[in-house]
Amino acid sequence: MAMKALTKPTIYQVAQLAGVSIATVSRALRDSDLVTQQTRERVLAAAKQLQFTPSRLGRSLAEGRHAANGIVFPELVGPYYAEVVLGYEAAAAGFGSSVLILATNGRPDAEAAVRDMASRVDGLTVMGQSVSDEVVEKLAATGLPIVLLARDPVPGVDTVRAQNKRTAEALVEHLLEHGHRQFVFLGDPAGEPDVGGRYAGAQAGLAKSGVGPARLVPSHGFDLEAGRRAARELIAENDAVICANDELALGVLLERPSQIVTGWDDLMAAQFAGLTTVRQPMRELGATAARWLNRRITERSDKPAAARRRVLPTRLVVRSSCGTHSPEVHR
Amino acid sequence: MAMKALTKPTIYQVAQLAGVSIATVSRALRDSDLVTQQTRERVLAAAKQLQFTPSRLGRSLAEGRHAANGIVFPELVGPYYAEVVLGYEAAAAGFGSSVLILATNGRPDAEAAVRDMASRVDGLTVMGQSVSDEVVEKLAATGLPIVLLARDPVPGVDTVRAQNKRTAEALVEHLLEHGHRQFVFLGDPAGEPDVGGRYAGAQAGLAKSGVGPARLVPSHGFDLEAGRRAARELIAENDAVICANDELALGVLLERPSQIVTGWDDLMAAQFAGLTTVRQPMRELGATAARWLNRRITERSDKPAAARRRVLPTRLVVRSSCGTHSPEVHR
DNA sequence: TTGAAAGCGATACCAC
DNA sequence: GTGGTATCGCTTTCAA
Repeated sequence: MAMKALTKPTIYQVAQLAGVSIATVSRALRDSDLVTQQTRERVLAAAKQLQFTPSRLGRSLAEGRHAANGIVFPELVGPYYAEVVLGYEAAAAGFGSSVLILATNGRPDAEAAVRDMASRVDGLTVMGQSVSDEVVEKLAATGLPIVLLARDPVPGVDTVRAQNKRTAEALVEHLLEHGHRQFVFLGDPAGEPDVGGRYAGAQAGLAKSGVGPARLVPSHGFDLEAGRRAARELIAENDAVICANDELALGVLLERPSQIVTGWDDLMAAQFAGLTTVRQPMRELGATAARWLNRRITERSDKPAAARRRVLPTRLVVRSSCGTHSPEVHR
Repeated sequence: MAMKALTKPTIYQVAQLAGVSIATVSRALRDSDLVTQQTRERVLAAAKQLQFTPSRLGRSLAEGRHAANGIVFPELVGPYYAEVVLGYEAAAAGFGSSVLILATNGRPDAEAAVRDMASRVDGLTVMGQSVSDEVVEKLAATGLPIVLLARDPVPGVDTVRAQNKRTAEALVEHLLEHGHRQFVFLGDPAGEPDVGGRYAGAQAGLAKSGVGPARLVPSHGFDLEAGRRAARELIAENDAVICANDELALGVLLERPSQIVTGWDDLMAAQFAGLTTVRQPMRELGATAARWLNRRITERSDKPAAARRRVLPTRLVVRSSCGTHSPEVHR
C-alpha cells in the first residue's frame, strides 16, 4: 500500500477525487438523505481511500458548537477527585461529548487557564474552590453554561453537592455515644466549601449536645503527610479527631494507630484501615454534574430554566476507628 | 453595569469599537511589537469592555494546531489510572497544553471515539489495551504524534512502560524464600500488556527455581469484587496468590484475611491492608508520556527522531500479606 | 505601524 | 439531488 500525503486530507480533496462538490461530500458523510445511494458510495470510497476524517475545527466553527465540555478541579490529587471524573466522563460520553480536564492546583494563572478552557467547550463544570466566585460569575455572564460541583451556590448557577452538615452532625452524635468528650477538627474549613460544611455540622452537633466546641487544627493540606504531621505535633492522644477527609485521617492512623479518628469520603483505603467515615456518592456527583450541564447546553437559550440545586445524600460508615463497638476488635 | 450582548463578541466588534482593523486587534492582543503603545491600549480597553475572549476555534483553525492533547484509557476505573492522569495533566499544563480524557471502557464504539479525539488534538497518549494495534498504526500513519503508555510497543511509536517482568521475578523469589510452593496467578494476562508481563515474569521466576508453574485463575475484571469472587470460589487456602493488581489482591484479603497474597500498584489501600505489592511510579509514567508527546508535537516534522522506549523502574514493597517476617505482626 | 484580503476546513442556504 | 458560495472567527502575508 502506497504511502499517501503526510498532510491531512480535507473535504476538498475528497470532493475532487469523487468528482463532486464539497457540499455533496458533506451531505454524504453526515448521511443526509439528499444524496443518491450511488454518489454516496462514490464519496465514501474516496473518503476511505484518502483516510479522510473531517476536521473538528472546521466542523465546530461551522456548527457553532464544540461538542465538548470541561471539568475543573481545585487540585487533581488523591482518589477522591479521580472518582468524580470517572462518573463525569462516563456520563458525558453518553451524550457524545468530549471532556477536558483542568487542575487549577494552586496554579498562579488559574483564572487564565479556566478562561482558556472556557473557550474550548460548550459548558463547564467547576468543582470546589478551584476559582473564585467572581470568575464564575463573569463566566456565567458570558452565557456559558456552568454547573457547580461540591461548592457553594452562586446566584443563577446550577449546583450539585453532597450532604455535609447534617451527616457531620450525625457523625458527632455517634462519637458522643462512644463517650468521647474532647474533640478536634482537623482541616481547613475556610478552603473548600465541603470542608466548611463538615466543620459547621460538627460544631453544630457539639453545641446541640452541650459539649464544648471542637478545637480547630489547621492541616495545611489534605493528604496523608498532612495528617501525620498533625498527629505528631498538634493532637493529643485522648482527642477524638474529626478529619476533613479520609486522607488526613489515614495519615493520623499511620502515626497513631489507636487514635480515635474519623474521616470523610470512604476511600478504598478506609475500609482496610478500619476507618469510620462518611460515604459520598462520588461517581454520582460527577455523573449528575455532567447530565445537568448537558441539559443546560441543549436547552433553548431564549428561555432558560431556573437554577437547579441538588444535595446528594451521604451516609455514615461506622468501623472501628471511632472506638470499639463490641467484643470483636476490627483493627 | 448594563447587560451587553448575549452573543459572544468577536474580533470584529472589538476592532469596530477600537476604531482599528481586525488585524491590528489580533496583533495587539498577542502582543506583537508591531503596534503602537497607544493603539494597543485602545484595543485592550475595547476588548475589556466587551469582555472579549478570542475563539479557540478561529485561532486553532488559523494556526493549524489545537494546543491540546489527549489521553485514552482502557477503563477509567480505580485509583491507579487516576494517578497516571494526575501526572499527565500536570506535565501538559506545564507546556500550555489542554488535556482531553477518554475512557474506552469496553465501549462498543471505542475506535470511533478515539478517532474523534484524534481530530481534536495535536497528539495522543494511548494507555494500555484501550484500542487495537491496528488502530494505533492507522493513527500513527496519519502523522499524528502518539505515545504509548503501559502497552507493548508498536513499530515507530514511542513507548513508556513500567518494569513488569523483572520485578515479578523478584516478587516470586521473595515468596519462595517464605517457603511457599503452591502458586496461583489471579488475573487475565491476555488483556492488558502490563498484566501479561507480570504473568510472564512470575512464571519465569518459578521456572528458574524449579518449582512448578503457577495455576492461572482468570479474574474477569480487576476490581475488589473480582478478587472476592475468586477467593470464594477458585482459590485454595494454602495457595500463594499472585494478583495482577492491588484491587484483586485486596478483594482476596477482604474475603480471606489470612490468605498469602500479593498485589501490584501499591495503592494507598495496600499500605493499610498490609499488602505486599509492587510500587509503580504512576505520576511519573503520566508525566513522561506527556513530555514525550510534547516533544513529538513540537519537533520538526521533516526529520523526526527515532522512536523512543523507556521502562520506568518498579520496586517490591514487602509488607505482611506474603507471610510473617518477624515476631511483630503487622496485620 | 496599519489595513485589506486570503486562507484554515467544515456546514448549510439558495439556486438550478 | 447537486453545486456554488457565504459564513464561522481568527492569523498572517502583502501592500500601502
